[in-house]
Amino acid sequence: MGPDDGVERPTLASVAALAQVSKQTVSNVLNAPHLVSEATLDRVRAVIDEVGYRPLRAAQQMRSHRSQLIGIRIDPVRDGIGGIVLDQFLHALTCSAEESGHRMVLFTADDAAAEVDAYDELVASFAVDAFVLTGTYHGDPRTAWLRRRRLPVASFGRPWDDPAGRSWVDTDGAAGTRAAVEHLVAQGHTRIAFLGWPVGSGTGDDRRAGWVDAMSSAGLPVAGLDAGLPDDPAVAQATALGLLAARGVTALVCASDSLALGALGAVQELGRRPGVDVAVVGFDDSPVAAAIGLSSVAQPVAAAAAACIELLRGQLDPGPGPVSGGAADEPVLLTPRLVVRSSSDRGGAAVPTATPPVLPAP
Amino acid sequence: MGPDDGVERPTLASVAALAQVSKQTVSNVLNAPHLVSEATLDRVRAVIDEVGYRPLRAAQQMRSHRSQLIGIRIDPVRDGIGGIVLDQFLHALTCSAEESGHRMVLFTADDAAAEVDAYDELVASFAVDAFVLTGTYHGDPRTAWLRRRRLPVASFGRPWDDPAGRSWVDTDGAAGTRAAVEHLVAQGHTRIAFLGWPVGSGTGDDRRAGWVDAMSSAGLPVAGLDAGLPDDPAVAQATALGLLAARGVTALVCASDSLALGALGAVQELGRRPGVDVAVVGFDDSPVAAAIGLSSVAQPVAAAAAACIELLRGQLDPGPGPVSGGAADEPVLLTPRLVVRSSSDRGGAAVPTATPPVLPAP
DNA sequence: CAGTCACTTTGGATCGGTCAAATCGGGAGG
DNA sequence: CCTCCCGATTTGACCGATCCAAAGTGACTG
Repeated sequence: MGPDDGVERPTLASVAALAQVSKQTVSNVLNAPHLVSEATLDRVRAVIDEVGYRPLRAAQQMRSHRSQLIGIRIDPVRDGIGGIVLDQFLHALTCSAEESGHRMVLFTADDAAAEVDAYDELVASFAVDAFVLTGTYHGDPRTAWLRRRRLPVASFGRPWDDPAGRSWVDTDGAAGTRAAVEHLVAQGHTRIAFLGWPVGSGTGDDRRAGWVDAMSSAGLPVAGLDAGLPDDPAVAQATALGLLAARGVTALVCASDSLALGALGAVQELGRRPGVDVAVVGFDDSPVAAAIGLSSVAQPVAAAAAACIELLRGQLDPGPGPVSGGAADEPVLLTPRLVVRSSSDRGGAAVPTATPPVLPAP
Repeated sequence: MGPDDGVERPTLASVAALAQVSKQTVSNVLNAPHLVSEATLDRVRAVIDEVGYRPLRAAQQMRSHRSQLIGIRIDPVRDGIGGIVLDQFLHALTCSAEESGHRMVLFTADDAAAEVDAYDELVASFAVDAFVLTGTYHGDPRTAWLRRRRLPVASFGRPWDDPAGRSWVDTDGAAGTRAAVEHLVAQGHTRIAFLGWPVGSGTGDDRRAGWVDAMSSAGLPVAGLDAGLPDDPAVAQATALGLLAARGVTALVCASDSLALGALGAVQELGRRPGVDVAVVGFDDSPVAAAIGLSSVAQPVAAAAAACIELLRGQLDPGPGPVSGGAADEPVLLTPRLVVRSSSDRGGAAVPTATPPVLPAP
């Protein structure tokens, strides 16, 4: 019903003409309202609403050299189950970015070198204002390169070997595994093993440290209960089998849901009841965890995304305005939340809650 | 080492000056090389390489009204396991888009109405060139709106109730379930049930049709073997339990991996061996399927993404040039691939292949 | 009544490309 | 010999916003 097809896109000039003011005044209405009197403010705004005027980002970018776009690499290989976290993160980022008038642009790269090339390309054509990094690791060349170029960056994951980097957000993995151990101790477990990744990955070592820490706080031994594996359920199942059968283990804290899935497989293979005889806790709270009733440590993904955007805004905006919340240019370490499900709850069922069968008519 | 900081960004004009030609010629070198003589082509290109010139996207967009950006909505709620398909699709899209010099921009929307608003916003201000739609459904208002605006669109998923729409790519779900049934028949099964969604979703009905089709081709009965459920493992488990216990079912074809996961739970609850006593096949080949040895129908995600981009290019480019592959402006229906794993393989193991345990030193 | 000042509003230049039309030398055709 | 045409290149306007400087209001002062 609206007269909205075929008509020319409204421009600053057309709005100005309709409101009988100059282009600059319309621009001020949008970017510096305090410079405009109430009367004209109202009049111009009315016209803007009526014609549905929206400034053209490209034209703004021409002069301001700001695209309002934030780049993020989307990985070629997702590590299966764990990849879902990045997925949720991506969505949360998009939401947070929209709140400050930004949008996320995707790009790909096969390796770190290619990623740096992509940065170059994106920056040179002024396609993006800033970057969000994920999956930082030891020896990561990306942060250094970006800092040298003085580009606004926020990383989800600590820049492990670049302590100078201050623009990051991460989940306190140690706090997560600590919470898992404390929960298991409260359930009466004393032989609690850790199924993690090989030593050397920042994230993995962080999660392991929480387990070690909580175990010693509880006066429990860790010797021989610590495994470092690739993130593969099959390998995890074999290892868990050994731990359960030969080491008297009754509970497993895992560095990922993939590993936990394997651990659960071992529990079933041995005919023990998950949650009752043997408890398993995963990490990342992937949809699989929810589906099979696996307890898991959930990363506060939305908060992490919001914090990333906040960090970027701090670097993009010029003014040190003491306005918002407070000092926002510091690293952010978020505490994850343990989601307890049947796989580690002696009071609960070992399998998902039974629901009345819905059989088709014969 | 490189002289790459502090220096002014090269522009068309600066390149032109260095190469001793006009701006327009440099522009032609990049956008219409056939108009330029070999000699100057080489000379200008040399300068471009030397100074590392890259055109400013915003400036190009200004006159050409082309942003080289393609918008795609990223869903607020991912339906858990199934969401991974969109995730892979997104990556594949990004790759394909880059090949033709485009980039993917994300946006969010809580519902279809909000999504249409988002289109409006993106088209008006960011001048996104095109959109990719996912998750089309009956009564979907999006395609109609976009067509009214004559915006280039490609949808992954058929526009179920808009037969006029010709710009879509989809997986032949019926072919997928048909393959699953044929595989199960070859394994000697005769009581093959279908665990799907309630009638009314285009995708779900498509997958159901393949099962019905293949069953009747094989001369097998379908009466009482067809269930329509929400996409929830717990519900699926309860229903599967009934089908297995009371209807003599020995194999289940599922419309999703979530449902299949529930079905596997039922198999285990009854103490039957998955793959040997009861076969289960899922749909979408999510990472979970790979992790737990679930047979599943894999969508050709990368091909779908490439086809979407191809469709968009057809709508974006002006010329009907009979160059590439062939008629590319037709809908594309891709045949999925059945990935057989232990959950439906009587010759294989019922659990993931055993690997030598890697126990930590005591 | 002129002079200052704060507050609004305006005009024109400018960002870095692309578009459309004009220019220019050099054969082919009459 | 002149015209016509064609490929190669140049010219100048233009896209739609922002930036800067300057000009137009009143009110308030000395």
